[in-house]
Amino acid sequence: MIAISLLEKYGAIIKTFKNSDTIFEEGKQPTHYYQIISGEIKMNNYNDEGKEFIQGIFYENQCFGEPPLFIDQVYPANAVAVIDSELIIITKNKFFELLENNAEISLNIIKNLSQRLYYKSVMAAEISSQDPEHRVLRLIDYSIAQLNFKKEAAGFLINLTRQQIADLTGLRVETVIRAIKSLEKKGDLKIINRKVYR
Amino acid sequence: MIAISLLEKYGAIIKTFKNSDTIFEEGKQPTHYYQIISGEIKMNNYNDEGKEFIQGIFYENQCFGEPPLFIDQVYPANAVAVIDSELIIITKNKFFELLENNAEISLNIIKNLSQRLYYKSVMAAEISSQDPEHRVLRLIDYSIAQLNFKKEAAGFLINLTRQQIADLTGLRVETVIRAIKSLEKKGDLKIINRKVYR
DNA sequence: AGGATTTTATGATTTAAATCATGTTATCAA
DNA sequence: TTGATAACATGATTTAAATCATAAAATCCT
Repeated sequence: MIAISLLEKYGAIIKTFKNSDTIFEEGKQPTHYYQIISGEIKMNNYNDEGKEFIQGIFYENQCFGEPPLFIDQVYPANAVAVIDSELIIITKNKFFELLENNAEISLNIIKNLSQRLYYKSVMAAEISSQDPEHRVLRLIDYSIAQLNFKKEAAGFLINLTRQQIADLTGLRVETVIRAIKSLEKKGDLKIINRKVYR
Repeated sequence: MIAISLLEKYGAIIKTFKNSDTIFEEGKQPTHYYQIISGEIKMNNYNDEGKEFIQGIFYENQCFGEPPLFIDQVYPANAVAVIDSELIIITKNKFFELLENNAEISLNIIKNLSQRLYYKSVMAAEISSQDPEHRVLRLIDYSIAQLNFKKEAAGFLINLTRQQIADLTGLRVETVIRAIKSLEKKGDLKIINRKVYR
């Protein structure tokens, strides 16, 4: 999202995280700007019963966790590495300095926040008021549009486990499995040795 | 959000909408920036069965509907006046011109989008994975923190109908009524001639 | 002022998804 | 290579919220 060379001018450092390492925790004060060089990061919450909800999954060149930085609030969710990942990070102060000196970056940030707000709006309506099959299909379609899924002969390979789809849509994994089966029967997607294609 | 005098410099005009008038519709291309001078605007969706979901309710001095403007997408929801309202609007082109010439506005927009993204994140986790009472209480608390609810002797007056709370949380109105009753019994809020206080 | 509509309210019934149980297959780590 | 763990799978049962029905109170409208 922000050029690595520019970040480095402002003292950015590169940090590596192993699979399932925590980058920051819900309720903590934000101190840095984070951008992914390589890997995969999820933001999540756990409810009172320990059920996970995934706010979003982020991939290379994407940033995450900035909103609380701008509005001086604590993190609304945790950030956890899904696979081994390399992040470039700079301190809050340096980040704001960078912004002030590079006016054109602001528009990028606005666009990025707008994109994420758009996703949340669409998914909020879906999650709250549609049947499971519809929710799963909409998440899949949205993920294809936004994320870097590979197009193969059978269609786009949906690079999400059923558990992840469950946690992204607020459903239970058994419900997702049954919904995906049913969607396959209807011809809305394909299952080839357990992998989902659309 | 943006000073009215500044908007007027860029050719803003004032438009009035009556209760339940539509400002724009889901799926349509955005053409203007909208800011509320007075009144109350909701953004909503309807699912396949006609059930309403309210994305958010906006009050005076707030803007709404900008994200699609920035990312060149169609509106993800409708905007409808909840009461008679007065809006100040400028065209997309003039709006971007204003932004270019007034760099300090960008940070305001970033903060505003961040705030809304924060709300969506919190509510997404709530809606997807908590019991109705928790969802209702969290919406009420969030609304107190964000909106201009009046503090009275009995507490903050929650200026939302039970139907609106249902549409904001994805619940049914009967469920909200029962949840509010139950929350009152537990002492989490007060009901004084049908009005809810917290 | 009076009729229509919206909001709040409550009880009975249905239903879809969660939960529980259990097993197979695939993937990961030592 | 194997033992452990994660992912996928399926059937049976439970349960909480939706749905249905009905009505009183408040508010809106002309």
